Amino acid sequence: MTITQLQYVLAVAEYQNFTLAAEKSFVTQPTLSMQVQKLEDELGVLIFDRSKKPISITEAGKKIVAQAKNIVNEANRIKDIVDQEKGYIGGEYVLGVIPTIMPTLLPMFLRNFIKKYPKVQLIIKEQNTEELIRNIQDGHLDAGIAATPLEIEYIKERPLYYEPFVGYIPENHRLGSMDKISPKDLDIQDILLLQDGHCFRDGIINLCKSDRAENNGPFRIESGSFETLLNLSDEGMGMTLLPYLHTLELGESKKSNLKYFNEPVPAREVSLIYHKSELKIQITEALRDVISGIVRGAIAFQDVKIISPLNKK
Amino acid sequence: MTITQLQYVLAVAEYQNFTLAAEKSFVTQPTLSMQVQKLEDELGVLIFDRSKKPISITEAGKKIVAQAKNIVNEANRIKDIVDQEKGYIGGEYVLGVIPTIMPTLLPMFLRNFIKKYPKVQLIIKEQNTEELIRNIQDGHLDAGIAATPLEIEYIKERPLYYEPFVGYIPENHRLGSMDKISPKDLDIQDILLLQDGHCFRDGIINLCKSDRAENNGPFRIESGSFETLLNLSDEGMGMTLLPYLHTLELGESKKSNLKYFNEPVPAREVSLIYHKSELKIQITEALRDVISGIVRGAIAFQDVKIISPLNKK
DNA sequence: TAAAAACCATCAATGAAACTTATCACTATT
DNA sequence: AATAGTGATAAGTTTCATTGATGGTTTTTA
Repeated sequence: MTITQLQYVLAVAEYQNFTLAAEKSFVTQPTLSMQVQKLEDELGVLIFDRSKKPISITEAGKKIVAQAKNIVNEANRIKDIVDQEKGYIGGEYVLGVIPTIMPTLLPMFLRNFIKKYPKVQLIIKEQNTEELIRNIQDGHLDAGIAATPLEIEYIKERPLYYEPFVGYIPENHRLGSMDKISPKDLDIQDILLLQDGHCFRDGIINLCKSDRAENNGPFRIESGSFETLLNLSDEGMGMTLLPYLHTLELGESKKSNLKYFNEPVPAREVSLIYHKSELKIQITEALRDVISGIVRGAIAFQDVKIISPLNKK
Repeated sequence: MTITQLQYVLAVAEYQNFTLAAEKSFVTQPTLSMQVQKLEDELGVLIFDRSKKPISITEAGKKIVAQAKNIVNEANRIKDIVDQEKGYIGGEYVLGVIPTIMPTLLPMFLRNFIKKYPKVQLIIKEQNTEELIRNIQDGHLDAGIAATPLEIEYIKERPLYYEPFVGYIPENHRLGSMDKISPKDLDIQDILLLQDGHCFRDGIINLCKSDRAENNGPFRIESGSFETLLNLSDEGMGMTLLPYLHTLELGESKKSNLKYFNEPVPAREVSLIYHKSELKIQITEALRDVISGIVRGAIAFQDVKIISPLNKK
């Protein structure tokens, strides 16, 4: 049994296809086939059932694949250990960020990070929380930035900051006359929400849930971007909620419609999440340092009392 | 990096000697040397410092060795997984047993075990608790049987049974007239103990400690076997304590000197201990089943109330 | 239903790499 | 200073991963 064989098995398990797996492993198909066979011979079990297309994984195969992931991860960690020993921080690092954080947070830290750690090639992908989790578990992402707590198996969470919710309320809205608002003022039926799959939506639903039961109002408009929501709101379709960092970029006319919450302010916890095997932990720590530093230095909301609605569905 | 290379590194780390490590790995010394060098080249660090004899492990090397142990263990586990999937229980299994349990427990379960699992080649070694722990952590033992709780890192404990202590008190002893005895009657100064290193000794010292402070009496005789202790006791040198299973094998004349404890009876917890990586867990479970079955069926002390003095020094 | 495409296994050839024997260089011991 | 012990190096051999070509199935397409 070799680590290479295990990697081939993982590739086949992932792509469900020997030819494609071979390509992704940068070898020819016979090479990969033979090595997988050899491992199967050595272990005395079939890992894949090739009798039908697409191929399937046998029961024994599933367990072997799970263990192979362990081994390959642990093996990769050796290079990390050496890098850490040498104080070297570099290499490729793939980071996933959820859409509602991406546009505001990324510009704040990216420049600083690549300046401070020029040897790290940061690759950033926008993904929703579900994709993020799956890809971290698979090892396709080195880390992710998402709203927490998630409390998912194999995933560690390190909070970066707490980002308050801010109300966006047009003048003619029933709450338009208030100076500040509270969660109990909210009615899920007249809040414009991001479409399904955005965890920011779930956070708001939970926030309202604590007061009254959710039900379907007479109409419902959902969008994928805050910009649309704001414009709909201006048209009198209801209020909406924004994460604090998004409010910083609004024009003056829109800013005047912002209504802040009374303390304790509802907020979302934003964390760096990564596989508990802590692969490339030095870079992860470096990233956390940079982001925490930026947030501490540049943002004024760190002193307010917050409440954090659980992020679960 | 290959698993073989990691195994070579582990062998060198263990024997602190390339030549010996090569022998134990069943390859020639140049083979092992070159493979270790190759890994060092690939990682870009020296794992061993060969400039002085005996060779030493570098700082980076220590971490690499620790991680290599992980990887090799996890890799070995793959075969376990397959065996388990096939329902196969077999192969070599090395069990360590502490001296005060060895002579009584072994004959009780050994015959049953090898009959029930003929494909397992059981190798049994008598070792004290400290050796047991070290060897389990190193992977030189698949499991051990010892008095617990130990609560050692990386080691799991599965209690097998609770074995009461029984007093052996010659007729002319100050406690000779009593029908049953209690821990509070004990005086550490007139109890004959096994020599240092036997955990049964530590258990008794702890038992007595709870009542009065330990100090050195006017004389002290320590032996490595209960037989010596019993004979010394007959000579009027003091009383002693035996684990229950040992009392079953005494001759009638000695049996008459046994004094049982009032309930709750002091007892030692005897457990199967093994590495938390659960290598060969099927065999470990099989062993536990057999021993538990034997103990449940054949021994009469399972109903009495017991107290378990902590086993720590 | 027949033809084409997709896909995995097999084969023979090749080149890399793991391994061996023989030997050298260095260290520690006597 | 001599000797035994120990690891590195060199050259040759064997093993084995890899490749390109090909053949047999299964699935998809026409």
